[in-house]
Amino acid sequence: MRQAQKVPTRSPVERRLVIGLNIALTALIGDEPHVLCVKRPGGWGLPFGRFDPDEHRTFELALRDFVERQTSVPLGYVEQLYTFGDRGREAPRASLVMGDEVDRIVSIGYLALSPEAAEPSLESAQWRPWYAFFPWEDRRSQGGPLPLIEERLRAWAGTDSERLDRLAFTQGGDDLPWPEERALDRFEVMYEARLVAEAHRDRDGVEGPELYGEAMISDHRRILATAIGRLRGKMRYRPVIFQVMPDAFTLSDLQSGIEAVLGFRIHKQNFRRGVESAHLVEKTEKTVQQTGGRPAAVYRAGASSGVTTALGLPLPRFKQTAPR
Amino acid sequence: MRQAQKVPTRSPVERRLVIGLNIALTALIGDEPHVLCVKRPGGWGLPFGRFDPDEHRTFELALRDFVERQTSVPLGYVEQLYTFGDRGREAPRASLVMGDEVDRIVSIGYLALSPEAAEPSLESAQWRPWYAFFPWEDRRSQGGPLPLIEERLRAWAGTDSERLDRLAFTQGGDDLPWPEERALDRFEVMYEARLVAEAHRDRDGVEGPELYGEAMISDHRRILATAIGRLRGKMRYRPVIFQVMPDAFTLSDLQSGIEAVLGFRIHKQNFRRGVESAHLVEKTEKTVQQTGGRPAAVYRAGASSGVTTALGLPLPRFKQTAPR
DNA sequence: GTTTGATATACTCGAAGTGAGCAAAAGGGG
DNA sequence: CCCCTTTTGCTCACTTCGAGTATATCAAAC
Repeated sequence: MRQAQKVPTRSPVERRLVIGLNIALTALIGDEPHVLCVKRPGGWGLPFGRFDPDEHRTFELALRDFVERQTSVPLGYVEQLYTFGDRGREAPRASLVMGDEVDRIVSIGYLALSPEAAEPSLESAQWRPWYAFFPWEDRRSQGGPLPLIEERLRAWAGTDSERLDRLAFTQGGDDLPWPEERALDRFEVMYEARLVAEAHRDRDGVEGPELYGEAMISDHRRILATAIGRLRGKMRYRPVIFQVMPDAFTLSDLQSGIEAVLGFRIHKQNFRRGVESAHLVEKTEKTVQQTGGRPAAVYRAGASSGVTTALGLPLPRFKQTAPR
Repeated sequence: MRQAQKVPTRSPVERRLVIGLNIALTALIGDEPHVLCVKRPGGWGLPFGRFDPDEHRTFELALRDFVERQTSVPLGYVEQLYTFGDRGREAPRASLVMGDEVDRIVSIGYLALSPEAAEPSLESAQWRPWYAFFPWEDRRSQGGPLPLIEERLRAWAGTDSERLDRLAFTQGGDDLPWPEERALDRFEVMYEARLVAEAHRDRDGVEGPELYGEAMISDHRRILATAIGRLRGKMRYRPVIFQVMPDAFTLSDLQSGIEAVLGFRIHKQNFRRGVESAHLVEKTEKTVQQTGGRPAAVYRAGASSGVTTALGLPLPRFKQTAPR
């Protein structure tokens, strides 16, 4: 009944809703995660398609359809991220340029993974490294560019306790670890601290003193940040890393792939111990030697059950046999 | 440029896109989590509103607007869950009933939390317990109804390794813990095993031998499952539990609130240790005694930084000082 | 007023997981 | 055969976590 009484009071000019599907298609090239980008008038953007309800039964089918048709890059693993629909922030430029009667665009972001960076058929499409857009997310070479940014963020926060909380949440520090999966939250903070070009583009034209990372059109950088964070987070409880790894790999390959996604280096021996105990890979008889050292055993992703846990506040897990 | 060439090939009859906002508003009543439901022709459903791009700048504003107007229950914490848009599964009945020229409905699900279960102004709105819809998610009283369901699920899986993997992922078992946050995945499994009424409603009218939990209209039960899982998961790394707790509470209150959400009981002494070390609450001077025993100290949520971690595969965390 | 019942609170102990490093193995190149 | 490099195996201290024992503090019963 509720629905019925909610007859929309439309404006005189019909303004249609348009659903856009945006995809952050990720693949590893060497030791660098890349995302498929498309050159647009305003700069780099993610592959984008309009969802046509008459043509497509599901979002995912629509997505696969138009990405494969446009770039001839096949999609493997696909996962929905978030739906962005705010006006005033998402693409205010476009709205203004096209006048007030423009369609309202709602964009649904997706993450997709591919084990290989297939050559796109469109020349405007191109693989670009993640960290060109998010230099602060790559901390593999020690501290990285963080010290400078951290200083600016501290200045932004001042003594505002809410802002300081957000910094602790997004940046870690003290005895808190670096929460690598909170890439979106970090981007939001960068946005509000006006350290990324989008913040100035969306509000006023005044450029800030120093801006970090390449901008993308509309809110595509937020979508990419969401994708990065989701992938990082998911790696901890699902073997998604194998969706971007080739069939055969050494443990060092696997490790550097994971490091590339996580954005920091990890302890080699402990990593191996973890991989062994997780039973997610199988050793083959082959060995290769890509470096100057001892040849490495070649592994492949194995069929197996998944290992799981996840904690934070010291909350226990249900262990079938309840405690007393 | 890409966008321009994608001029939609519309069907002769204009079929509009409609964005519906669905909300799973949760509050604790006693030791039971409840969700605000609305009685509809087809059964219980979640509060639902149509997003009007002319009227609302953001989804969240629209949501707050129509929920507060319709039920006069104020929204506190709000979080987007997922966008459902598949045809054929979501609401095939409605489509059939209304013919082929019906609008295409895309629904965005939201989770909202309230510290109190305010009386709704509409008489068709009502607070209903979570676990009426998901009896298998409540394992506080020992094993609960699981044994029966598990048997059916094993029968459904048979020897199909993919299905067995899904069971391990959703149900735990062996030495794997019960992954309480995967409520949606569990519901999907129940759906495919045809153990919930929606599965039969959506495909054919034949009712199964035994169905579990109350059905909801459309895909609302999936949205609620998503909400439950999200809240459970989020509790581990964010202090969201205080969004459903009153201002003042004892540690026992807090524990039973958490248990109610998690769906299982936890060790009391360890829980306190964890709460202490997390520094998320402050003890007041007051004490109360609601039971027959020793009076309990009254606490309140305190301002503080958040504790964080999260693991799965044995991956380490970035600790500022990189290992070698 | 002492006992009993009940719950809140404090502390202990062992198991398992994790971080960090030492050291041997297995190649290639002088 | 020695040196350099990377892979692989293993140890050890430390922290966290699960589970239990013990004590404190009240109300109500006797």
